[in-house]
Amino acid sequence: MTSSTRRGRSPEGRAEVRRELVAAAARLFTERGYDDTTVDDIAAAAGVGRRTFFRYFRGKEDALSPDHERGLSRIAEVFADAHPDEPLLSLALRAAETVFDLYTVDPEVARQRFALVGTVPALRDREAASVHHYRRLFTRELAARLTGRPDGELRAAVTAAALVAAHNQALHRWLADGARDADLPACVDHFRRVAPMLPLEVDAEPDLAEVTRRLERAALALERRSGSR
Amino acid sequence: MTSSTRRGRSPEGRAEVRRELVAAAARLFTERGYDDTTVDDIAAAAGVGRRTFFRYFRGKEDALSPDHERGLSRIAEVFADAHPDEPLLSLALRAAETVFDLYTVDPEVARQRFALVGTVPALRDREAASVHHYRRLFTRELAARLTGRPDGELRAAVTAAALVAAHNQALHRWLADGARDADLPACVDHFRRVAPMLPLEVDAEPDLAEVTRRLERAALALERRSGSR
DNA sequence: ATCTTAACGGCACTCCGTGCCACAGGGCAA
DNA sequence: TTGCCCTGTGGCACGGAGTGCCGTTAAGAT
Repeated sequence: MTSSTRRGRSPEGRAEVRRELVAAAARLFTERGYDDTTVDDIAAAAGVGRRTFFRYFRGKEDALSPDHERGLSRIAEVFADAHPDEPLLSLALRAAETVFDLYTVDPEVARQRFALVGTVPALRDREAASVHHYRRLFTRELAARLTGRPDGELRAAVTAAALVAAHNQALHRWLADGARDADLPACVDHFRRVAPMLPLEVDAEPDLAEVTRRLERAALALERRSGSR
Repeated sequence: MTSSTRRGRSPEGRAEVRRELVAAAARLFTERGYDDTTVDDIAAAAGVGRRTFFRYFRGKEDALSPDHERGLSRIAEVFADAHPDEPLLSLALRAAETVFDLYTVDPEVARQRFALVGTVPALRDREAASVHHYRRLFTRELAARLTGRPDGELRAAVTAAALVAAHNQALHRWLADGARDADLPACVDHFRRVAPMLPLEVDAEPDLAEVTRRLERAALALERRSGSR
């Protein structure tokens, strides 16, 4: 069942090799640690040559979270397939929630990755770059739908950043709490609380500042009232 | 003026060596490209040994933006030195604006770095990680000041993300426009437009949703009024 | 059975980053 | 001055990442 069996590719042989590499990488990373695991180790554990590893992944880091590209595609699909009349807030929330699926299909793997990413600096930076790509995609899609609106680009950037931040906060909380399937609804609910904080529905031109000042005064009054009780 | 002059350190010799390394790195990166410049090249251009380079920088990437740590310290200072009664919105804006100083003290260097970061994937990822650190710091400081408030952590995360996003958007726009000193005030003004989008002053307990609905109604009314003119 | 195709393994190479060590040169004390 | 300590330095060697190249080998087509 080693290399000789697999020489030359079989129809689904590539997918199998890939899975074995991912599994070997995850196992070795958690057992020995990321830095103490070489690419040779991973390849050997998967029963392939070192050179082959680099035909499946761009580098050592990619073996841990190989679904990044697919995640970006999924989000792009959500935006592309959306009905043009769907409110932007609804669309944005839906798009962000699709990312949960990618992270929660296999809670055990998610926990493993979470622990690893939290420990190893190199993986932490990679995660940051990955999140950055998601944020960029959201920003682009939102900006395209806010062209011409007042502060369209700024609101797109802010909304995208807020969405991604809220998503990650909810996800990290869920992961740190044990990544139970039963807690997933609460996790998504927590994420949805970001909705009122998004500068999306406030589309009226006149001036945001005036409305905000009014809001501040109201808040101040409410605070005084609640503070005196 | 080469190595023999500098053997053994002089009082400000270390700072001088560091400057020479940074200058050499920036020059070579822009002339030959990042990937075609080796650490040996940089060290040789600065008149030091390869080994010495790694005593001044953690790696090749650090030679381009060596001020990251200092930037984090500056922001931490702003938060630490702030008057406890300063409104959170004011504090957050002040903290974010201090980052501008770091990027705008030398517009020419900033432009150079901007072009490089936009081109080279490795530097792009590094930049993302760097931004991530800023965002984390903001999140932590804001969360500490929002403990106990409704959705405190979430609002801290969202506000931090929004601030950083708005800052970067304004900065990138300024850089892409030519990084003129004269345009700096406009750049900061653009950034400040993020203020009304921050879920910061809505501190009253009752419920965010109710206030938001009110805000929406007000906005709608304003929109109707301005749309009919 | 033969040909074509494509994935594989191995080799060699460059470069990054680090541990180790010998050395140079300034400061200090006798 | 002489000898010693201390610190920054350069050179060397090593391990590991990632890449180009090429011979090999098995699967599928004819």
